[in-house]
Amino acid sequence: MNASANLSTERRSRPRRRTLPAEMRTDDLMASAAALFVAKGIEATTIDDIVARAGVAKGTFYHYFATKTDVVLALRERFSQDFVRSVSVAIEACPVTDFTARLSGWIHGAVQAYLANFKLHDVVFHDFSHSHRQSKEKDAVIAQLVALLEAGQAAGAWSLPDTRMTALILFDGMHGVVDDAIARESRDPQPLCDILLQLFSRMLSVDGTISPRVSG
Amino acid sequence: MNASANLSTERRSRPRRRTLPAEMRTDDLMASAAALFVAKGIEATTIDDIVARAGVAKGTFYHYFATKTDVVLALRERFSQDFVRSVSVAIEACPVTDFTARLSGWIHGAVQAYLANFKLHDVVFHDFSHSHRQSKEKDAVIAQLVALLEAGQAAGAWSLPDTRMTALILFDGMHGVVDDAIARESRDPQPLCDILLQLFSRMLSVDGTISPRVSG
Amino acid sequence: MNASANLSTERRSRPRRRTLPAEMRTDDLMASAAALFVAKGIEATTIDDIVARAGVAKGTFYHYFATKTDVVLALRERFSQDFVRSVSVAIEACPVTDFTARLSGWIHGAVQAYLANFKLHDVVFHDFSHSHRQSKEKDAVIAQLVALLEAGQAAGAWSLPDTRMTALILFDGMHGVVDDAIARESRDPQPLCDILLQLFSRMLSVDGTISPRVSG
Amino acid sequence: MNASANLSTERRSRPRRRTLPAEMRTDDLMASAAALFVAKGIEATTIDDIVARAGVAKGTFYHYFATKTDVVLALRERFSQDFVRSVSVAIEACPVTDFTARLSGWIHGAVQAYLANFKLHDVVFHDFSHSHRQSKEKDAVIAQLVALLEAGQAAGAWSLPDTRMTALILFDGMHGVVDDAIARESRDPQPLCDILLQLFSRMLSVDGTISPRVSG
DNA sequence: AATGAATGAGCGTTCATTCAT
DNA sequence: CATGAATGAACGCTCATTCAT
Repeated sequence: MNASANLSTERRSRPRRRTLPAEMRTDDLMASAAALFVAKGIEATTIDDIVARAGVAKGTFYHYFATKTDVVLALRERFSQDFVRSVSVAIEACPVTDFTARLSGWIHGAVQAYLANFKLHDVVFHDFSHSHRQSKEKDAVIAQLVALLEAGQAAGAWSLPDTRMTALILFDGMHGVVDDAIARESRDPQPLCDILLQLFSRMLSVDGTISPRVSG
Repeated sequence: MNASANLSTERRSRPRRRTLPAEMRTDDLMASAAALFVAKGIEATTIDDIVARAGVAKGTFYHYFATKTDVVLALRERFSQDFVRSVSVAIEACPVTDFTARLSGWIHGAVQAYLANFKLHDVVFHDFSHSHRQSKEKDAVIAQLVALLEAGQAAGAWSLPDTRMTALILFDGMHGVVDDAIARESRDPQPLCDILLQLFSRMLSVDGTISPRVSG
Repeated sequence: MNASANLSTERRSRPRRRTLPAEMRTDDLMASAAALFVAKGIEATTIDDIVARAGVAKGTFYHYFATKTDVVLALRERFSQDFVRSVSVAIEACPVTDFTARLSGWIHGAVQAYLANFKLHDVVFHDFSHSHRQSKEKDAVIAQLVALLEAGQAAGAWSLPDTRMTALILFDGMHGVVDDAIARESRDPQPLCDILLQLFSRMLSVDGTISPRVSG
Repeated sequence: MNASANLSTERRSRPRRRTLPAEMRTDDLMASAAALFVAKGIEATTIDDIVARAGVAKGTFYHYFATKTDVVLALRERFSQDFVRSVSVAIEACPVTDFTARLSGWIHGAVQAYLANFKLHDVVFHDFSHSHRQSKEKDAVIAQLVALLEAGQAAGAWSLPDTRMTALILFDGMHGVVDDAIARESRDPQPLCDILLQLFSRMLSVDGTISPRVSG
């Protein structure tokens, strides 16, 4: 990039134009982007950074993503899908009729999934744009939780004035608690999950129901 | 060195060098910035925009703020102070011994303060490369709430495994619910407050306590 | 995102995106920069000036040079290389054993090379925050001269207490004299060279040696 | 400079408007400027820096100097006057008729004066503007040296084809040698002076004259 | 598909200088 | 004399995007 072109006429460092399956290229680019976004923030990450890390030329990026924003969106969507899937697995591992267990499953699944990827979550959901409210990604997560709550309510385990609002409180409350734990650098999820389960159980229970005893 | 070709036909909007008390200038600039941040986002707002709206020269901005980031920080701090103050007033309007009332006071105060300024809050707390986790602004808000919870616990009204975590759930839960309401464009705080009070009361109460009846 | 309101009546001076060999672009940009530096000084020359003169876009400049300083450095290095090469040619044109001739060759070569490009030299070596002391460019020039002096000394033609110091006196003395001549606008190198040869010969000679007669 | 004006209505940190003799103010400002120029370079030193260091307000600077350039010029002139005066003292300390001694006096005086202030010299004569050639400051120094050379020539001690050119070689040669010594961090002036005296004596001497023996 | 040279609008920040008080 | 708030032109540099090859 300086005035130093000493390789003059002879071979230029082999541009190696290697065609790859589209999906792989996409994954490579998203992985590069994610790593850099986490490390430096979205704003501070340039397309040059991304392609350099992925080992491709600038133009290649624009073959797969129309704009920089598109990668962020793709990353965001993938994050949500992964999150929902993880949580789903955790819930389904519990007996269909034991709603305390299923709530506990949700809590464990959600806390762990979030704890595992909070850095990417942060950068992809906060650093960018100003519309964290109307996000279809969050909606998927909430919908999943609403389904759980309504099943519990239908089975008579819980009694809720508004399942959506309750779901929002659970989700954002969980977020806040885990964020705080991260900020204090205590990454052990167990105590978090225990207390969350205790408080959430009270909130969901029909009045007078005994709240579960805590393991720790 | 600049009074050269300025003798055009029309009156150039006289530079009007009007010295103002520092605090006033600061307020003007912060108000301009806030309005523009809300309207277009921080990134999209240029210093030129801000000073044009405030009716001063660019240099004047830098007389009061070292960087663009500084205005954001100042706005953020002011927002938190105002928030804490509003909520405090709402709580203190309730009998010292009636903790359900005081909780209700907190909910109403917080929901209203947030609803009144959520646009500025959004832009100033989310738009910007800002790890929402370790913010001293949020800490002030949480501390206030923790104080309320501990008073209630000391008085035997509530029983909590962890007041800080509970405070975080209350605060972030409230946030999530109000955000959702804003997204659905239903701005009436009353139903929100009612349901929040009901759910939160359950969560705080010692087991078996009767939760309050809801007004709406 | 910019092909919006461009459909005006006239042809906009078509952006003419002409890809060129890197070395050519570099040369163009350096030539533009040199001309402008000489004409207005480095400080006063803007990147916009340079690219306008070179007929490329601003970004193109930064494609080849990381900062404005980089062009200055590149120009400086190239100047020194050219200087050393010119002087080398002038010296080698003289008999290997005739050291008075070779000294004269150095003087003529140096004076002419400097006279031919002193404006660029000035601007590139003085205008800029540049400690003229520790420059590797000057070192190359001095090294060349030291080699000449040591050859002469080995051959018994000269007797010197310190070849490096002597070289510095020759080089800086030559500089001062030519600078002065330039300031007085007398550009004829011959009288300068004659007197320099006479004075320098005395300085280099073993005591008692007859100094050469001067041509002019 | 931030949004923190807590000293509100009460006393503002006493602006202490202290009138001083003009010359003193000038000296203070020049001293501040010199220190900062040496430390950070002229370009990088702002008027704000200078007045802050001098403990006065910005406007005060412009009472005493019309522009920033003016301080540089004033500093430059003062440097030259001091230089000429120092060298003059060193020369006059030697017998009027012993021209080798007087030359030695010039060398010692010049080397020491330069060594003592080279940092200020650098910054004030090199970092700025592009006309080191036509400087009346250098002329004063050269004139002094020419006077010495002509006296010596008139007395038959030296034989010179051109006293001005010789003076330039002596002065710039001395500069180059001292610069080099500074770059090598050897600050002992004695060896420098010895060799300079030896080489310069040869150059000045009528052919065949015995050059002085060196002390070290 | 892949490349990477070229584009150019745009922005934050600086700072010498002015002038009302 | 002295102050310091106010000015605003100027500039280096960035980087998402385009497109000829």
